[in-house]
Amino acid sequence: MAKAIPSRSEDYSLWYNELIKKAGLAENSPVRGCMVIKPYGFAIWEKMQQALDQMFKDTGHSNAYFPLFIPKSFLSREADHVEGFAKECAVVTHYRLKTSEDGKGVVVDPDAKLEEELIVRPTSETVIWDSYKNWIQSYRDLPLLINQWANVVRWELRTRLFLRTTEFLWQEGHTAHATKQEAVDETLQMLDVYADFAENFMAMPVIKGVKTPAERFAGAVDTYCIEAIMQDGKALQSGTSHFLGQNFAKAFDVKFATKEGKEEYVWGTSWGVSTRLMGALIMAHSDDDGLVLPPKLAPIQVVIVPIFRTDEELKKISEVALKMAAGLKTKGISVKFDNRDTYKPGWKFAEYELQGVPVRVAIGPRDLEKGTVEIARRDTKEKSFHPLDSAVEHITWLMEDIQTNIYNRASLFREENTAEANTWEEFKELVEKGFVYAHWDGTEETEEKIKNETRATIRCIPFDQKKEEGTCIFTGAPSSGRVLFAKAY
RNA sequence: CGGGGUGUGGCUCAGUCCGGUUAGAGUACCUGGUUUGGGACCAGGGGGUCGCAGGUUCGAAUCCUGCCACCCCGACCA
Repeated sequence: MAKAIPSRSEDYSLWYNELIKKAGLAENSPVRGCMVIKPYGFAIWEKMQQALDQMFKDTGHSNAYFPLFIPKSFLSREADHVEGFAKECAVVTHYRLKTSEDGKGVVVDPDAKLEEELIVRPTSETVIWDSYKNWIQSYRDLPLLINQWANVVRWELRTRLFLRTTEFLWQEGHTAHATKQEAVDETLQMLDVYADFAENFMAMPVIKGVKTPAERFAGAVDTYCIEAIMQDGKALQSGTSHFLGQNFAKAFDVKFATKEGKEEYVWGTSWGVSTRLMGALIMAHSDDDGLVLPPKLAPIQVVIVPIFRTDEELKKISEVALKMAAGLKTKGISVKFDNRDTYKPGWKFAEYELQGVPVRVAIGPRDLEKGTVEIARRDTKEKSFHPLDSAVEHITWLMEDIQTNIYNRASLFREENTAEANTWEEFKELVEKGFVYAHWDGTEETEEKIKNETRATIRCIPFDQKKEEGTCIFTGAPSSGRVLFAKAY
């Protein structure tokens, strides 16, 4: 069989890009850095959205929608925030075009200049906190637990499909609380929601931790994250949750009356995951034959491919296939019966493997005679024959087993590519391969120097940090625990 | 903004150094036939401003000048 995509081991970036294109997930747009998400890619994103949205609602949050445009002045209300985002903002300066002098095409009408420029949101804290000022008067209005599904724009210099695009889709939660403790609890709760989603839906193990000040969100007091390892040993920040303290409340003057009648600033959080999770999903599980999807996020969980020469054969196979499909649907499993006669079975096999469909069922004349079906699982590529009457039961079990298996496989990979470094030489070597736990003296200066020399960064200070006395890998200064280093996307 | 590279049917590219019939291949597409249990085969067919502009020449995808676009490596990445 001709390889549809390059090998992972030869050139990981090339493999990644080709896989996305061949599997029909996305492609580049005419505008540099932007991305067209194709129907199949979007179907996977929708599965993610549905699962996450339910989890947000289960934890008491409501969806709302805030505007795409933010007045320029809003951004500068919080000093750290504007500094963090100023360099990557798209700015709207005019509201009208007119026919050009030479009659060919259109030009910006200089008479239609905006009094105040508008920023295309890089994140929505400012515009949302401006609303919160009016929504919150009393402790009775708290907590305010809002999420929005939206697009944002960040004009990055260098982009990669799904991982870093100029425009991307995400959800951003923004909450306001009466007490610091409640806000901290919310921040950590949402980090747990993300970790739960990554592990139980995406089948991707993650490390929870807190960012160092250098990696902190612009405007936050503390930034928490989940970090996952990709198959090339690099880390991908897969979700973040920020404790904002009273920074935005003060910047946007959001105060409330306490039970005791005192006036106080509210405490805030914000948290988000984006279409970057699509990149994580691809790089966590896929192989040289294409995507490998966890059953819980597969738009098509089972595909049935008939093998036939004549219309009569197809008719007989269809009876069996449709009955099986109905049986699977009653178990809540999504099925596609691909009875197209315009593509051959071998072509379909390769195509569905590329798309990562977890289970493939093939039914041909031989099966009809023997009363069997061929069942192939995507994760291990194992094929086996099963009696027709027990096939649905077996596939139902496979949904669970594949989900578990790819999680275990990813965990094992992370284990094998995680190490502790105790000397600088050891560190430099190990950090080329994967996650490295090492001692750090706690200074931003050292962090920066390590980054400059190795391109590795501190991904987080893990919650389950190994507490032990040691010396900084770079300076030899004393340290009380190991932090997680890796090269990152 | 630095360093490197590439622009030739939808896609991947050869041809450019050393100018010379009507610009090629693979793949994809269309038609017909044989096929159909791992991306089929045979035959025929359609599809090209050779990135753009200018120049040199009897003659330019090829040489010269200028411009544009895209990709990779870095800077950037809350």
